[in-house]
Amino acid sequence: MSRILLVEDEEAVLLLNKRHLEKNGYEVYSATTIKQAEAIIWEYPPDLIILDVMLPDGSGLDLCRKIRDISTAPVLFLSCLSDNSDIIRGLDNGGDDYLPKPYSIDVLLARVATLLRRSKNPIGIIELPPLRINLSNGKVTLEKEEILLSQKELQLLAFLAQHAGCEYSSKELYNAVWGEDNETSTGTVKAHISRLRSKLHLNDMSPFELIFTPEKKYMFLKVRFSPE
Amino acid sequence: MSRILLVEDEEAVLLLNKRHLEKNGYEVYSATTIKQAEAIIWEYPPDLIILDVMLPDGSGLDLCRKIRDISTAPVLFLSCLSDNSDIIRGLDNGGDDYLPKPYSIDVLLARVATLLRRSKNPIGIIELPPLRINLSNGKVTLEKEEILLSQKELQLLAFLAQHAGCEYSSKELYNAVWGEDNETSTGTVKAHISRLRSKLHLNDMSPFELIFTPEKKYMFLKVRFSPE
DNA sequence: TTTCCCGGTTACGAATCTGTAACCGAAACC
DNA sequence: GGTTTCGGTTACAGATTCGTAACCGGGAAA
Repeated sequence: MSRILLVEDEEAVLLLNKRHLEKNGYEVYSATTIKQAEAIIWEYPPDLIILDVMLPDGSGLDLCRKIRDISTAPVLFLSCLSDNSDIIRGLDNGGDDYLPKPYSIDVLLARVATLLRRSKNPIGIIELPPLRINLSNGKVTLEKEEILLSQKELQLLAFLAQHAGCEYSSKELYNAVWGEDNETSTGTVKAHISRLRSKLHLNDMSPFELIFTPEKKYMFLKVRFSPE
Repeated sequence: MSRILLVEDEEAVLLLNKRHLEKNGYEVYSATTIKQAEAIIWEYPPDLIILDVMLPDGSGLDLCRKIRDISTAPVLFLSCLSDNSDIIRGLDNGGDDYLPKPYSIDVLLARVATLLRRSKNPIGIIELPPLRINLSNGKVTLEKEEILLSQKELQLLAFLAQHAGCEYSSKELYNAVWGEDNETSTGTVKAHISRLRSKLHLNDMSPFELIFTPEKKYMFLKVRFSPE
């Protein structure tokens, strides 16, 4: 269940939107001023914030910038201003979407769902089917088989998988994963690479490769069958 | 620098958009058919995909669903269809934004920047200022001090921080972090909780608390100064 | 007041992790 | 053809991790 904060000073619009959102299963909090909104954000951190641009005690743009300090929740602007410059200003101030009035309630619901789909996307999941890395609980599965990795192995794989298709030298990998320079680092990297390959069965019929290119760089990539 | 894939069959529109995007520093690849687009996605994984809804060899909606299997890059739809139902269909099929033609090139650029800002947002970062957890490299910092945590400690903290303000019994925590039931689990949990508190200096003047409530549940929360 | 319960802390040992170095073999170089 | 280089693999030992159990102490129950 997602928590949505509605900030809107027009009572009628507020109630209408609240009703529709609640009918779609969201938990809705509402505020009519910036002050109220801030209090609610502290008390009941929302997953999404719908913001009118013009509020009695200031601009929604200012509130949006403040929100960015304490929350990463997406912000959807509603506004009677539909000039291109207003839209751009809203997005540039940290907004994630901008819907000019009048808008269809169904479109609002669709855009809300889209923003939530993105941000709810469980934090720290790297999906490279059939490989799936869950950074939150450290679980890695390959084709439904759970792969037990150590901390360093997981970090190395996470980096490679996040940058699948990119090439890195031993030194670059060491820097990226260990976060420091070290002269004798190549031995460490190659040992870990070897362990990774082994645990991921990266030799036989695996859907992935972790190759060492002629340019002396490592690259993790998904094997593409039948390129044609 | 971000890589953008433009999929559009109208040559003139394609070139115009490509030029504007490149002028803004993006690396732009273009395709005029679904077939071409798929090849480019494999070869040069883009950070963002701009998709015309109508293409000569199929619907952009179909391509979008396919993209979701192999990429998490955000998709922005462009379309001459501006019916609400078309917008909703685009978003429901995995799109992240929908811009009906005719559109202002500046608005397109602003929406592109917004989508990239979100998706480039480093994966697996939990921010609870001044606590910051980077799940990708396992680094935890508190007020600029780096805290070295073991794998289990990190997973436990990640879970608690992601659900800050929520209460969990020992058993629930064990289930969430260890992922299994176990009768003798409470001892394990309390040892880890103790280690966490110690490493995070969670006793003195810390901005956080990891309390054990009268209802026999654990709760991690940010201490809020001067609620008024 | 005594007892019991339960979370917090600490210590310990088995298991695991991880950096290093030795060894191998293939490719490049001389 | 010999030598060098360098990644891949393996073994090893010191360091770390982590579940368990012992012990402590405060609050509830008797």
